[in-house]
Amino acid sequence: MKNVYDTLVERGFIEQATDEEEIRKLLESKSVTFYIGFDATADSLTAGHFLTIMAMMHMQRAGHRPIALLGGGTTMVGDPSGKSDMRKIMTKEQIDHNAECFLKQLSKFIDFDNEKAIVANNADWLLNLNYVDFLREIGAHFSVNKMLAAECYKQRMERGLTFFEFNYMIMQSYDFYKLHEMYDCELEMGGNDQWSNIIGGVELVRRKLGKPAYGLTFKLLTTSDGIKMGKTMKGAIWLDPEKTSPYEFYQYWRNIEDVKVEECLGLLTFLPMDEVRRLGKLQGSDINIAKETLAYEITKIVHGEEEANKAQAAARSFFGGAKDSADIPTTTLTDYTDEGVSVVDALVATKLAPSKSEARRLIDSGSVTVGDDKITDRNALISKDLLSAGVIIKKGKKTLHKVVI
RNA sequence: GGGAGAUUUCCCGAGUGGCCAAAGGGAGCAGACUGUAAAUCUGUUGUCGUCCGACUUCCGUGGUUCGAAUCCACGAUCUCCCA
Repeated sequence: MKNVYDTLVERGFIEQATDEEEIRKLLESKSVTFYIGFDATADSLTAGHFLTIMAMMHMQRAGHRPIALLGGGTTMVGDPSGKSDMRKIMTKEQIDHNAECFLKQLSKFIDFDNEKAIVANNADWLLNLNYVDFLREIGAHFSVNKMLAAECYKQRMERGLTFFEFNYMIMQSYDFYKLHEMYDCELEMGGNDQWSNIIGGVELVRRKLGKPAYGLTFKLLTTSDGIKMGKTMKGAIWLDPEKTSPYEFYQYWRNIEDVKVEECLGLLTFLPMDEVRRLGKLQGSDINIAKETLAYEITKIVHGEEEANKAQAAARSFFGGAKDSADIPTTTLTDYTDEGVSVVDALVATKLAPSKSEARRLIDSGSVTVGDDKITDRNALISKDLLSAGVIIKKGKKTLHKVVI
C-alpha cells in the first residue's frame, strides 16, 4: 500500500515539512497519532477548514490516529499569524458553543469511535495555568528574537502586536507538548499560515521531552490572484447547510476558475489521481465537465449523496434552460397584500438584494427576471396568483431564488 | 512618564470651513462578450423615496460657526521618537 505521505504529496497537499524523509519513514512504520487544531471562531467550519479535514481523512484511512484539537483556550487569545488586525475578543460561552458545533461537523468526516480519533480541547489545560510556573517551564524555551523574526508576524510588526497575542505561538506550542504527553502525538499538521506556530511546538517537544516531533503544513487554497478561496460577497462558504445551502455550496465550486480545477479535484475529492489528471487536461468548454464533477464530489462529501444529486439536478435543469424549481433556495413570504408584492420587496426578502436601493439598482440594470418576465419597472408587482403558484426570481444569470406564500 | 503624528464610506486612500454622500484604486454587484471560466469593455456601489429630493455618515462626546470630515476641548485606540 502506498504511503500516505506520498498520497498527500501527489494530491498537492503539502507545502512545508520539518523533515520530509523522517516523516515518510514514520508514517510507513506505524500508526501515528497526529493533531490538527481548530480555533472556534465561528459556529460552523468553512470551506477553508475542509482542506485540512480532507488531509485528516486521508490520514485516518491510512490507519493513523487523528486528534482534533478544539481551541477552547487558544481562541480566547486569537492567532495573530498573517492577520493584519487583532481579532475581536470572544466570550467563553460563545467559544464553547462554537467548539460544540465544530465537533458535530467534524464527526461527519472523521470516525471518532473506539478511539480511532480523539477530541481534545486545549481549554482543559490552558485556562488553569499558573503564570509563573508556565513562564519558568515553557516560556524559558522560547527566544523572542526568533519569534519576532517569524514571517507570520511581519504585518503585525508594522501595525502593532500586543503581548497578549504574541503569546499565541507559545500556547499552541504548549498544546503539542501536552498532546505528546497525553496521547503520544508525534505530528502536528495545519495550514501553511500555521508554520511558525507548528515549528514552535516541534522544538518545544524536542527540547522538553527530548523526543522526536514533526510538523507538516498544507497549501492554502487561493484564487489565481492569491486571495484566499472560500469567500464570497456574502462571507465565507460554510459547511453548515443552514448557513450555506448545498445548492449554493455546489454552485461555488461549479463556478471555480479554470486554472484551479485540477488542484481542487486533487485536494478536495477522493477521485483517483488518474481521473483527476484526465479531467484537468480538458480544454475549452469541456472543462465544465471537470467543474461539474468537482462540485458534485465535494458536495457529496460534505452534504451527502442525496443533497449532491439534488444540487446537481437543480443546477442542470436551471442552466439547461428548463425552469424546474425543485431544489433551489426558497423563501416563504409573509408580507404581501391582495395585489401581491413588489419586486423590490421580494428581492430584499429573499436576500438577493441587501437593501431596497440595491434592489432598484438591479432592476435598473436590467438583471432581474421574475418567472419569464424581465423586470424593467421599479414599481413592478408580483401578483398573488403567481406567488401562490411559486415563482422564481432571477438576479443576473446565475443567482436564483424561489418565492412562495 | 515626555514629545510628535494618525483615525474617512467593504479595503486601501484623497479630501484642511460651504461646490462632500465625500476623488482615485481595489474588491463586490450588474450589462456586453463567453463556456455557469478567465481576460476585456461599460454601468453601478450610504439609506429611504418615482428623477429633481429627503435623511443618516468621515473614532467618541461636547463646543465654535449661518455652515464642519475639515477648527477647538476632552476622551478612546494605534504608530513613531525620547526615558
